[in-house]
Amino acid sequence: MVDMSTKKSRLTVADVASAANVSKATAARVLGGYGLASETARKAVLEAAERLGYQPNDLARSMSTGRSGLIGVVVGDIENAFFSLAVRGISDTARAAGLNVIISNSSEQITEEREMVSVLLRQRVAGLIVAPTDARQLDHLKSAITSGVPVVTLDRWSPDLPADAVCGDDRASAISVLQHLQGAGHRHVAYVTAMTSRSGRLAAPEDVGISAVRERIEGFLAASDQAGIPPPRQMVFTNATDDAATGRIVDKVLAESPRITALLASDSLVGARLFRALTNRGVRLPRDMSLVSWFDADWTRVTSPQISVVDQPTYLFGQRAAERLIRRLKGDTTEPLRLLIPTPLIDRGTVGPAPRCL
Amino acid sequence: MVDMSTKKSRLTVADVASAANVSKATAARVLGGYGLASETARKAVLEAAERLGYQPNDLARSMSTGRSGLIGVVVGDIENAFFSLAVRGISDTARAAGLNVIISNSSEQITEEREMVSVLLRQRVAGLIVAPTDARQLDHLKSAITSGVPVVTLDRWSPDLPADAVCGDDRASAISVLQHLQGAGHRHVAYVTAMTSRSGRLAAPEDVGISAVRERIEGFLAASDQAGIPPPRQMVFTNATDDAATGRIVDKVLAESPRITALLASDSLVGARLFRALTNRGVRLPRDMSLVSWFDADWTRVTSPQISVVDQPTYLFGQRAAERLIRRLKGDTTEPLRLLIPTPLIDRGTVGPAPRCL
DNA sequence: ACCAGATGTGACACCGGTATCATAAATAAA
DNA sequence: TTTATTTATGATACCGGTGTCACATCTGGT
Repeated sequence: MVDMSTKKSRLTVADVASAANVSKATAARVLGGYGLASETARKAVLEAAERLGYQPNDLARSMSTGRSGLIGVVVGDIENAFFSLAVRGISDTARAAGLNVIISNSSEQITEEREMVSVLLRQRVAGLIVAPTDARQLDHLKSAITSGVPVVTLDRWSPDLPADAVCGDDRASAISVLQHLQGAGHRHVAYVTAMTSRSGRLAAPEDVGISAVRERIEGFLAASDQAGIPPPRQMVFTNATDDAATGRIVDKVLAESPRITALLASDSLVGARLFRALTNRGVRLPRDMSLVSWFDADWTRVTSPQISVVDQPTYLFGQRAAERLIRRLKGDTTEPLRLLIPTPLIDRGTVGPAPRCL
Repeated sequence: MVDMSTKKSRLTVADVASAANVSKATAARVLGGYGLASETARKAVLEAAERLGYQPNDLARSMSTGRSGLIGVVVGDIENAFFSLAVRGISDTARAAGLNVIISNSSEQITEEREMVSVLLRQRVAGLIVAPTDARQLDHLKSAITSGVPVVTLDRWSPDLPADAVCGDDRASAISVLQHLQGAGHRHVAYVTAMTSRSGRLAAPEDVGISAVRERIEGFLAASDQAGIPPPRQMVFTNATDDAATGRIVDKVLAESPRITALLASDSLVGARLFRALTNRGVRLPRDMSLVSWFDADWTRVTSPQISVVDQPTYLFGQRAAERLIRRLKGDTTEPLRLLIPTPLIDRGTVGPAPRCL
């Protein structure tokens, strides 16, 4: 906490009131836009406020009304275009409803997420929009809800949490991606994510805290099952957090047997890293390897070939999430709603026929 | 069924105090971490607070102390990686100092910027970090400063504003870019920006509100002058706000005579649009046209050839800006400082020798 | 044992608004 | 004209913390 400024006491309603020769109550009514006031009083007060340069103190207002015009947002990483676009959707919608937005990063770590939620609750935000980093640790969100602060989860979801959720249809899109790949002859597909884990590999979807990723993996298993392909084991590569680590993953992928013929990138950052690692190693897309990335980032249309993507309209995610939250703030107490937003596959140029296995 | 209608009277220090059998004042001292308290009292209060699940109200705290733990940030567009990276730098630094961050978008429009600044001041933010959209309209920032709220400008700067500034060294980097291009034989270079203007073309740097862009143009003029090249007229193309508009600009550029042989993109979004428009039209980089983009976005290393860029380390911009602001909040009243951060040219693959003019 | 200084504690005013209520003035109804 | 209603206004108690101050209690020095 830091000293706010010089002790220069800002103007208050009382100052305006005395300048306008009315009581504090009357000035407050005029300036706050509530209650009654005669035309003469109104004019006098507004004139005085204008002349003195009065600016209301929203802190004080929030204090006495009990409602704050703030909503809190906790995302994994604003730096990621996925989230910054969603945040833009949230901000635009919130602002239109007269709400301000405080944004925090969890860095996809549960301890930071807890901390940020706690800070936001202390700021008495009216509601929260959170992309929970671990679907198995939601107690902080639950207690927010029980203490009366509505929560909307973004991109992620849990049946345990009585909150609205706005998500992509991850299971369905995963299935359609895998079916599309299977149609092109791919039988061994790996999923690469920046999620961290000890071993660098994951087999069971239960081990995945981010629900969106878990659902995709479940989708793959379902699609494999349907196609009569033995469920792939340890098909998830984790820790693709930078170019170096992603390079090592690509090396492992290329050494795998039976040969992996297609890669799925969990988000556009991972997608870009994979693309760079593959092209650096002389792997040609899509001849030697197919690639599909989640999120239609800007860069996916400057490569040649252009990247095939699962298009997640996250601005819309943000809009919808803010809209749900605003409904709740207006008193809607109906059952929590899970809003599934379609995320269609846009097959540009990086899905080709599977190379023949040896 | 959850009863949402319960009046959510949150816990207060008074509640904790009575549960711990001490006075409100003592409980407040313990919980607020100020003043004196005996070990027994402290333990009783903390135990009671823990048991009841007390959470302090930062609004009330800010109200009575006069200091708020919030800083306001106004950027052109969080969606733009340039700013989202800077915002991350700001957030990380601010958080480490116990400050929270409210982020707003101005959409590079002065009316919105004014509105956002006003909203933030009403929230009684302790300080502001702003990327002012028009160096000629700064009255709202000036009045913030005179009313005691310190301001740091980000990426932009004006001699009229008594505020710290953290900027790239736009003039110098523009000169070095142009000299580099001149060394490769380029004499006719166009600058393309998403800034909007009526005519679509600009000649005079005075017409440019965004100081960073103005300084670059001044740098070009200086570099041209130095090289004995007649100062280019109307070398700035505006309104490159989307792919369609950028395509039209590229058409105009290609029709220009004498032939324009190099393009400069004002930011990475414009850069991506130019790249797409050029490759769509079959223009080969760098054989037919050279391209340099400001900001080293992720996508600049997935194209072939990779894009030559002016590297603006905006995370650092954000960090430095937050650090300056925190110093001010701690009471530093020395002269405003303008911090210039080097933005070196990274010449990857899109600068080639100028094609011979006909 | 006695007083100085340090330590602990509670009562209460304050921050800048909002909201309630009683009263005063203006208007309508009887 | 009198009473009932509406409209306008000011006094004042909040909201949930902080911070001042007076008083009480506990040291310790001589």
